[in-house]
Amino acid sequence: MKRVSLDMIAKEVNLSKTTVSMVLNGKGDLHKINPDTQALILSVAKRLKFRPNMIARNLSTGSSKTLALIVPRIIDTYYGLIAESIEQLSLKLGYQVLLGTTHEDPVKEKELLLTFEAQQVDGILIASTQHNLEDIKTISDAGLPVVLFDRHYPEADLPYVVVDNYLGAQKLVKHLIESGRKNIGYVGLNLDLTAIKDRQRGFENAIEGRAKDSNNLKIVDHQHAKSDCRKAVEELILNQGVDGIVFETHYLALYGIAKIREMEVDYPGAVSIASFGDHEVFSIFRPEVTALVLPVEQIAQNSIDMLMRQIENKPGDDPHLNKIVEPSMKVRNT
Amino acid sequence: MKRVSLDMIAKEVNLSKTTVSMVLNGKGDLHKINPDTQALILSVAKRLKFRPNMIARNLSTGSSKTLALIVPRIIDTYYGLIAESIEQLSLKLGYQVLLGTTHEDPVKEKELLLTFEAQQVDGILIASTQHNLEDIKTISDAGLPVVLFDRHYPEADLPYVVVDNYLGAQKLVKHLIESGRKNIGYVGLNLDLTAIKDRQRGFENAIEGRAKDSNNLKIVDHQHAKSDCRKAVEELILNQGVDGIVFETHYLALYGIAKIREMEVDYPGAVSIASFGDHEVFSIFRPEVTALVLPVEQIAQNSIDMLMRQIENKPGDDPHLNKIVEPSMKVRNT
DNA sequence: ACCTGAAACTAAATCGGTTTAGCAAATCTT
DNA sequence: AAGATTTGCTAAACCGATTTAGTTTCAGGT
Repeated sequence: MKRVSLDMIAKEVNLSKTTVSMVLNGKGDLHKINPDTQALILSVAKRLKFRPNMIARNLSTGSSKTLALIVPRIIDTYYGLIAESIEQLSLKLGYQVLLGTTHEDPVKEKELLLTFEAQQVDGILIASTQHNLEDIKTISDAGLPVVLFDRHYPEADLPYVVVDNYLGAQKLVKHLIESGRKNIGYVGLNLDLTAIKDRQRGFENAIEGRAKDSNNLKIVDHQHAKSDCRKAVEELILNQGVDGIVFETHYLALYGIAKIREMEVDYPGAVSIASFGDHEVFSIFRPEVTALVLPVEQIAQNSIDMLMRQIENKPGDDPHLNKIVEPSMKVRNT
Repeated sequence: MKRVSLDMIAKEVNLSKTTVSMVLNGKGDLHKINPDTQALILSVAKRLKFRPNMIARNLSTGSSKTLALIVPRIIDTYYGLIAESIEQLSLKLGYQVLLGTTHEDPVKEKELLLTFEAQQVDGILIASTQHNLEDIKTISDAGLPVVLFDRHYPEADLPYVVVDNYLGAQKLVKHLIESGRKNIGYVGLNLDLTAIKDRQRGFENAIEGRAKDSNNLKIVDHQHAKSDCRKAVEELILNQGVDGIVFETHYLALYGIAKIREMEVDYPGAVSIASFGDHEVFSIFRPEVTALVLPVEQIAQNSIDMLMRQIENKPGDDPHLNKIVEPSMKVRNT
């Protein structure tokens, strides 16, 4: 029942555990261990099914070969997709992934950060609530590599990978305008995030008179997103008389579409929509939903790259290689 | 830049690290450490922002306070939901969660198992590909707690939490029959999983003549689920003339619905459907999709409970507390 | 004055690896 | 044949905690 340790192998072959350790780490030749000895150790290790105790190795090397991934929620397919990409990429690089979800709660996020730090992760990838700059700064300053993705702290000097949300909003509005819409509405969230603010700014800036008035921009409470979004859609259509709506996230679009259908307005004839972020069902819905595709693979890849660069190259190394990825329109029928 | 260790605190207060360790672990009173001394240590620890090195602690205690969660894929909302539940529950119990996704690849699964074992996780929760009994058995026999969830190895003596899929299939068929369907089809996957087999058996057993012939049961390749599912639906409707279809998973239902709509048959009038597993959009689609709800919270809770019982009570302790949870119908409009 | 026992604390072993510094024997120089 | 290298290997420190088995000091009992 007891695990096989280096010592046991050493005893078995009558050599020191130093030798065994070196050989099993592939440094046998480097340390000029006799090939025969190496073969012997290797075979015994295999026979005894030796698996190094990573905890011990980690303590000794100071590296845990583990990354922490912190996201708002994992059932959000956007973060789910990023999580899956990151997990795959990490594994290829020999790193495990510890998962944490915040549900937009800064307190939970802080706890996660502290736990992961204590857990000696080698790096942290975080889509932050943007309410924990202090702690993230402290952790980063202490030398633990951090990469912010999807959401960043613009005022801080921390590496990040984000989407160009301002541009994204413009693309969405442009699409609706080009398809002939004259009075465009917007449903967004009351989250205090740069990404969100950028989307709203982008919308306001691109709208160029194609909105009745400022009431065309509806901000709903993220805690009651579903019911509030439905209300917002109703108001936009009934009171504001919009003929097009931009939804700030895929799930707002989902809620909105449900409401629009119930209202039995001519959709997408009288009211056309476009969503920030794609969703697997957007091409299954009839009509298919037009969306702005956020490049999840790119985000994952860039984040991992950025983190690895920090991990492998502790000293400064120009941390200002921030990445702003560009989203692209997937025009469908709405 | 250097982390604060027990030794540093010990030096600071001129005491041994034994004392410091005891106090910081709340065992000060137990070991009769002077209250004043305790207060002093606590305050210094706080001042220096001491965070114990978990790796060192883990090596010493032999426990990593980490659980491994292995699922086929995390973007599948079913597993996503379970993952989120498990993460929340674990955190409350003081455990971190290491995530691994297999994509139904037994080789990847085996790698994950070995890595997690080496990583000294305290327990493993796995929705297995059901092609790694050997390795899972070995790990479990070595004393590492394992709980199989969603998918189990019926022939093996390993604790599991699964859904009653046989019953589920019956409920789905019963619903369609009761709503007047006379010729019911089925679209399933070619996965060699008990859960899948049970669903198919359940369907065949409940159908009681309400199927034209055995061609009403279509099995599609899980690698090309989307295109094959569309073909299957087409055949069921055109060749078999079905008036009802049971889909073996929520995503098959999604693909199927898309195809049905394109075919412009009277839906759900002429062809009614029901899906194994719910999906957030099923209540957004018009018509709303009838589904069999799999109790994810229950699965998560039971799995964690079962794992904790093993972790806390190493000796035998009746491992035969397997749990089979019951799914429930969510009847909507299809 | 001597013994007992509790109070308050500590030295050292331990977990299982990695790594540095160095030793003994064999081989090569010249 | 003496000295210099190389080959092949090992002892012991180290990572930072936990934990066992004591030790010292002092008060109380007789």
